[in-house]
Amino acid sequence: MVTARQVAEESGFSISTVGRALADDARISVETKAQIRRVVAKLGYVENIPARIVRGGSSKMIGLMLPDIRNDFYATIADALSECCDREGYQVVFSIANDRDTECRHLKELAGARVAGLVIVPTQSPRRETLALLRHVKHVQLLRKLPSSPSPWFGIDDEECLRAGTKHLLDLGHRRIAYIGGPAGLSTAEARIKGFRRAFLDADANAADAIEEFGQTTVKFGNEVITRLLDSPKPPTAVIMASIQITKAVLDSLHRMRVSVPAELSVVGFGDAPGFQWWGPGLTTLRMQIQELATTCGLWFLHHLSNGASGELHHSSVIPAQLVVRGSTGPVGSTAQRKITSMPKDHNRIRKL
Amino acid sequence: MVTARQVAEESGFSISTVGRALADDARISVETKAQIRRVVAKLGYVENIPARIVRGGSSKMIGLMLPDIRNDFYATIADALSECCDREGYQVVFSIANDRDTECRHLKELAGARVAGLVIVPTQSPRRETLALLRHVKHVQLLRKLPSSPSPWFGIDDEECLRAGTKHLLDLGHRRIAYIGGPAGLSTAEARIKGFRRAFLDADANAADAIEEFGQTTVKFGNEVITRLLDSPKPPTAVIMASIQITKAVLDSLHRMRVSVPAELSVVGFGDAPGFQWWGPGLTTLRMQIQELATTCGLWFLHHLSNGASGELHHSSVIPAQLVVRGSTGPVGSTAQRKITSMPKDHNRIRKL
DNA sequence: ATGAAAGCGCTAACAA
DNA sequence: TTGTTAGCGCTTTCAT
Repeated sequence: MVTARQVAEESGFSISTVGRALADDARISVETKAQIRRVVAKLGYVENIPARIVRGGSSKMIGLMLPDIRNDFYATIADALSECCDREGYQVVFSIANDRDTECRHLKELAGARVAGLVIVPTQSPRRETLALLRHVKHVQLLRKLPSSPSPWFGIDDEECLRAGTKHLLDLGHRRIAYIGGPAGLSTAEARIKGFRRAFLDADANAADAIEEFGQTTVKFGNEVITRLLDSPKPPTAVIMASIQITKAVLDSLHRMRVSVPAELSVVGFGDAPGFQWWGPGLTTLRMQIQELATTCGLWFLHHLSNGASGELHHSSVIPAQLVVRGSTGPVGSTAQRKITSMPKDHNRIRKL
Repeated sequence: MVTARQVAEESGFSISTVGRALADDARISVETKAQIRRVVAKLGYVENIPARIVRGGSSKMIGLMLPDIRNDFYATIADALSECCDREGYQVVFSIANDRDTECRHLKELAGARVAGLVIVPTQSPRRETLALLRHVKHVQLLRKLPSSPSPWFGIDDEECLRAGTKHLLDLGHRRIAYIGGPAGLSTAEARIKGFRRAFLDADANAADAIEEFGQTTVKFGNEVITRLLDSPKPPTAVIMASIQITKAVLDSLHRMRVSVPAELSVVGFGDAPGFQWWGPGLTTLRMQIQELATTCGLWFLHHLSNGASGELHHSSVIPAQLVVRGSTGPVGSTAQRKITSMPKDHNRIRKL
């Protein structure tokens, strides 16, 4: 590749003059700049960013660590964050890591590459080394929050979200309600199950009627658990999910098993991925403004990186959610009527939580 | 951040000994290595990759340029490629660029960062500068193919794909078939429309019955065009899409307009995004093995990068597609019967093209 | 088995 | 307005 030295030789100026011209330094005459720029174009010179970083310059690279890019949630985050970064002149280096070892390995690479900052959705219990590295890299946490780490955090109101969704079902008269969510132990899962239980308390409903299922956020687990629940002696009359992936898996299973919704089972989904509105009678679901979350996070973080504004390390920000009521939820035990009214609705009723 | 020099001072060895120990050089005694590694852990030393690159080392970073990460197609690619890279010890730097200016800007950054290689889905007509830069960066093209560039290409059999989908509709007796696809000019769009037309030729059908619509792969365009078509004096009896985004938009519109499928209209979709199987009577669609494509591409490319295997610059590879027949397509003009048989099917019939 | 020193491409302090 | 020079952190001869 062409170096500044070659540009200097070709143009007859010194290396530093070339450097300054490229940095648009005020001390270089307009004419010289033009001349150098011509040579640059001719030779196809491309700046060497690593060399600049070695000298102490900042890298303009933001690491983004996500558990799964095919999940609509995270794809939206990647998209919004990438847009932010682009506007501020940053690049996104991204890493898909769904287990602590991959996470650790990738983080080491990102730190080694001297990224300017890091946006991370941490795994359930990161390795010691990961935690140690994080203390040397400027970062924010997204969605999930490590109890051990005091770094800034941006997330959604998981507890309130599940509480409101569960309340919706309780209000319709359901009691045997099943919660199906990701692995217990994740900060998000903790908050969500808390919201689920809170709704039962608030409604003076018997907590013994509640069913709680935790597992991997995979299609396999979703299929397995919904089949088991429906086959049990006392199947739930309603189900609420606490993960996008699980929601997809459950919708798929219910569709294949031809379960009549909401006649046999009322369903509340998590997230509002494309297609949820046309599933069966339309899926009642918890919609998160994940794009706003990511944008808020990106703007705040990049601003802090650029302006070196330190100060408030304990920043945290929560985005509210909405309950989108479609056809998949109805009053308990009204089979006949439901079968008629469970047609796709033209306009979704949207409620702010 | 801690440097090798600091590790050297702390451990009492020289910088070069530290460097060699970290590289696991055979000449360093086991004991010295252990000692140095202890200091490394204690101080939290992290290798400085930019410094290594400046010295001429390779970067282990692969650039990935995609038009849209929220599109299931591209998310799948990002996922598969990221997995490949991870296994081979590479990182993915990614760029979302849907217009030639963003594309050019990002490519300049990636080249500046001295990425080891680049996987790119190029925009419709990249800028001169982009093309020039590409000649200095090792890369492969994915899906779309620039006529001007002789670089390796990995894609799907677009022509055959659309031909088979259209044939399916022609076989069912449809003649007024509408093709709705992305912007003409893209290599993929060219191939797809060619396949559409070929099917008409092969079936001795009157090409004048065919309707062709090109536009942006946006929800807006999809909504607009399907509404216009159905409102026209002679609406099509079937429609086939040539883009995932447009498929989603059209499905959404048809669902909202309560169009009876396949009684009023037969529908063939493009791609097989989550939710397509439970749309209406189940969507008949063209399924591409995009994951295999990306993996094939990744393995080939990384192998060539690592082993410096040059030779065949003109490599190109094509992945076939499948027609997944579900409930959204049926014989033309059989309204009454269709209304009964258009229930979700339990098992999809899958045909190899 | 280990150390000293050169140099990668760049920027910035110091000269002129 | 432009040139000279030092040095960022690392690897790699060459020397010991």
